Amino acid sequence: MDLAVFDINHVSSLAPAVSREEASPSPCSACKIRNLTICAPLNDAEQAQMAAIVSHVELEGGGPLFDEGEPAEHVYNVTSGTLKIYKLLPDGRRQVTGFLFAGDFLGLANEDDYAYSAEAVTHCSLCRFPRRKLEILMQRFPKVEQRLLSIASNELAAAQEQMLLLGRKTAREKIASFLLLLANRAHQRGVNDSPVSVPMSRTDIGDFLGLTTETVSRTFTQLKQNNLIRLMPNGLVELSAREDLEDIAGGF
Amino acid sequence: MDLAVFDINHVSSLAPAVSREEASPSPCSACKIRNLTICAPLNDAEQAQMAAIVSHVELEGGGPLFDEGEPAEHVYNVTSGTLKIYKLLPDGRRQVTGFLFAGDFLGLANEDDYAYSAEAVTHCSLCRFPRRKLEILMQRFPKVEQRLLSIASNELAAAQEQMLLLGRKTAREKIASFLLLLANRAHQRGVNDSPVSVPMSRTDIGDFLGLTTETVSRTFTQLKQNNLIRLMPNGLVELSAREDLEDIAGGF
DNA sequence: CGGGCTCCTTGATTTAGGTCAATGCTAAGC
DNA sequence: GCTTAGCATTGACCTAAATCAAGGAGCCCG
Repeated sequence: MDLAVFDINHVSSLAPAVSREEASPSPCSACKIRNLTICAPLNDAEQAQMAAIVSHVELEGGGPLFDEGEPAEHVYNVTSGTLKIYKLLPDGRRQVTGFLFAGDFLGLANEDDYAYSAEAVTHCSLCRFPRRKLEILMQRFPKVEQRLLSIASNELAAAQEQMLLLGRKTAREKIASFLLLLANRAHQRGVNDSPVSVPMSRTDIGDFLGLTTETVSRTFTQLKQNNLIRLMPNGLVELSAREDLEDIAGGF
Repeated sequence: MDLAVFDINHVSSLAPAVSREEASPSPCSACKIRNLTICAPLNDAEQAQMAAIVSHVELEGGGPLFDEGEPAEHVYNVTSGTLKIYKLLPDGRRQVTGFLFAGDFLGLANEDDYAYSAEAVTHCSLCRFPRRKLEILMQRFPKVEQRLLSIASNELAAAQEQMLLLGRKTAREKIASFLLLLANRAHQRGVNDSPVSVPMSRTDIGDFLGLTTETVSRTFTQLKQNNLIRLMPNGLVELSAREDLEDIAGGF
């Protein structure tokens, strides 16, 4: 299991994330996932003002975006790829508190510092907003603030669902819930959900579900043997019996 | 363990929560915990407009406030007492996702229905706002919306901390974290935190921490025998060695 | 094309916490 | 003051998942 100090080394040993200011003819107007982001409620003119403060970030798989405890100077919208956010205990035990996909927002922090670390799972692109500037824009566009509140409410509900999973579900129930979660999220953003793409490692899944790698692997095997799922190459998983999985997951 | 169906019976077998519209000279101006609530950022005139839509609710210990899945027509501010919010699995397994104290806000729901049930632990008083009317007021007072976003951000950070606890901490670490959490919350609202008041049952604590009643009880006994805490009458617990508890809790 | 990665799977064994079962303790009601 | 009813505690035992330990499968790189 990684220690916090290794993560810090990891950060410093990698090149900084690529970043450049956007050119003037806003590429946001061509943004395919705009309706999923915080920009959704804005008209073209308003959107141009957002574009003026945005910059673009690319991360390779495994690349760190920020670490828990760092000053929270930016917020982000994921435009493509998968990220994980996680917290560490002093001895290195890890809890992944979420996976993020295209359209997802991250960096919300009431305090001055990030409450969690964020790292790319696959190659990722993100829109980056300086927090200060976004706050000023939000005063001009209350719609964005409303949107953010709505996003936060959704995340809060998701967090409570995850607490139920972590505190009260068995390994089998956790894995079934996880696969359905991925499928639902894929469906939401109009991506193929059968087979569903599972880009993260067994270790990441375990750290998300409060299990070990071994238990995740065994449980996948068990579901496969029950003909509930089919494990395919490239991290694709076919949910062969979604109804049954939903029963196992316990209403999720 | 209670079944969902019993909870429903429970609701219908009890008298409805007491409720009355406030008299005109707003009692809010005398509200001792106003600086903790969503009313905090308002001046007297603005506050009077809030008072116009508020009503007051009292619950006895054990009394239900609302159930998961009910239409979310109101939001609440706790003015005194302790509540718990929880989610249930179809077979009755329960996860308490939070305890609420004076100043805390509840009822935030992006969807139309509550995502969790809420029930009084001790005798409680709450301010109740019709969601629709509050939304209209929020458009007039963006400060309230900002306050709500700030509250939601805090809750999100707390939820992630709780996921870390549920997914990765041992029973001993969970109990230590829980006691420190209660002490910190008590301190925040200016209440005695040594000894700290622990008004909820062992079962509620277990359902919050992902443990059984027996394990909670055994772990309390163990901490007591290590002279880290002292169990006193009336649900009071003295944290005799806070530093050591903090070490055990793992940075919380 | 072979060696060294990393990640995944599988097996054997251990253990923390769950389950089952009494027994105590306090408070309320009669 | 006795009885009942809910907690809380404690003990004995069990089990789901963790830990420890090999292998296997794909992949990059020399």
